[in-house]
Amino acid sequence: MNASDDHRAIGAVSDATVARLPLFLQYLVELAEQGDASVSSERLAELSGVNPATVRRDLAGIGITGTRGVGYDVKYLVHEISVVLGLNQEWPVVIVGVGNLGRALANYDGLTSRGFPVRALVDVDDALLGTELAGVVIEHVRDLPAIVEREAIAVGVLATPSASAQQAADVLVESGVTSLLNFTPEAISVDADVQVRGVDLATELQILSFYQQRSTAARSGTGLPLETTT
Amino acid sequence: MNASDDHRAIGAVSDATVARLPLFLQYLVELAEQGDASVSSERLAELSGVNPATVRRDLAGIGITGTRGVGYDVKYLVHEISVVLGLNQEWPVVIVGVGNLGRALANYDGLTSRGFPVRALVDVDDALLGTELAGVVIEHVRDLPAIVEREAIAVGVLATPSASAQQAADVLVESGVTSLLNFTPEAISVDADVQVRGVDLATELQILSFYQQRSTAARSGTGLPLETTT
DNA sequence: TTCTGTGAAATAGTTCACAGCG
DNA sequence: CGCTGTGAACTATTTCACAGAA
Repeated sequence: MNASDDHRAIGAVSDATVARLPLFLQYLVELAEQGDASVSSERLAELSGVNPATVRRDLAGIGITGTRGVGYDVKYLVHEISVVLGLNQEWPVVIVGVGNLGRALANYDGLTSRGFPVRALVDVDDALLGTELAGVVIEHVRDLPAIVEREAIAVGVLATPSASAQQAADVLVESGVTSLLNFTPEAISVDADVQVRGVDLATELQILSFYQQRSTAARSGTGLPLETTT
Repeated sequence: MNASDDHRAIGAVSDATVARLPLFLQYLVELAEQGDASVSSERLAELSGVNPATVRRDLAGIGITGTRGVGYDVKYLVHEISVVLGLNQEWPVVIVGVGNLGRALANYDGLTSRGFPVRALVDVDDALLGTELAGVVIEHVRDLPAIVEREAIAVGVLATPSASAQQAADVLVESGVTSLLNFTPEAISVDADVQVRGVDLATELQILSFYQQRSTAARSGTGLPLETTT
């Protein structure tokens, strides 16, 4: 194992690699659970649907080294990737907006079990205040600064109506939260030092429909509607 | 590439472009609503956070042409991008699994309003059958083939427990659905002609935590050897 | 003039292919 | 042997920079 887990040259890791690490981690955890001690780049590549050389490059890129003729140590991989992704610590979460989506997220234990415990729920609806959901009492958005400090919140999840998303983001950022996960279709703008990722259902579906349309058209040999007769 | 690539206007659109089109569309709709008749690549680039040349290349790539000295016609852009993405038609959706997440999705009107009407809800829990949710009666998974045909379902949304995801996907594909949106953390495998996209909360959060950790380390100057990649 | 459309350069990412370690 | 680690080739994508249309 590496001598200095917390002082790694992570600045050089490419976006493409970072996007694949959670995928690798998922399979590695499965492999670890079923007792596999080591794994080859080929096996991990097969599971993840990428090229073996890509696996080896990714791992080399985050400073992980395997054993020639054998492969990589599964437990070591799990540990090192976790460290690189920052999963050796907890990132307490606040969910802003306790509508349908907020409730679904609060009840989803994949969050807490993976190191993102939902420590607070806030909403603007007075009727909800004091209600308990998934073991957490719903509080008012206006108390966010105190809540963020009290719970050491690291991540804000935006599950508000779109119209309130930017406002909610502003309050979160002012309260000191520097990572946001935005579930609204609204793009939000924040300072450069705040990390934002959006999960937009409509975007996903639109991309899906593009590829679906294309493969359907290809299969049926139909001419494609790009004749801009309009 | 090579000769067999043939005459396929849409087939030539790059993945990177496809991923940006929904983003452009979102801002273009806003611009249209506030009455802007035309937009420059620079303005659209600024809104979307990309390089103006990228905007122009993307648009040229899907056959859209602007007017030199002026810009692009907003309404025309909205229309053409919609056509390319396949949004000039509806894509009826079935949600498989009516737990917390399934309910949240069923109640989310961003789906229906953007051309992805939720036409069916299925589950394996007999207690739910016949219950109405968001105007749709919950049916049993076993009836999927008939449901898919009856409602001309184009997209299946997987909102089941992870353990059932693959099985649900299989049933959907057998029933004739060729686009899947997977909300479970489970990777699912299907035939090559089926489009799958996954929305995994844990993956998003892990990527977020990587970048958060990195920027925090950079700011506090903890001796992290951030390489200058230029 | 302003802003598109696009060669050409720069950069990023992937994959091949093989030397060499265990 | 088998499998990693990586130079080098290849492919994809971004960005510059500028000619030329409106």
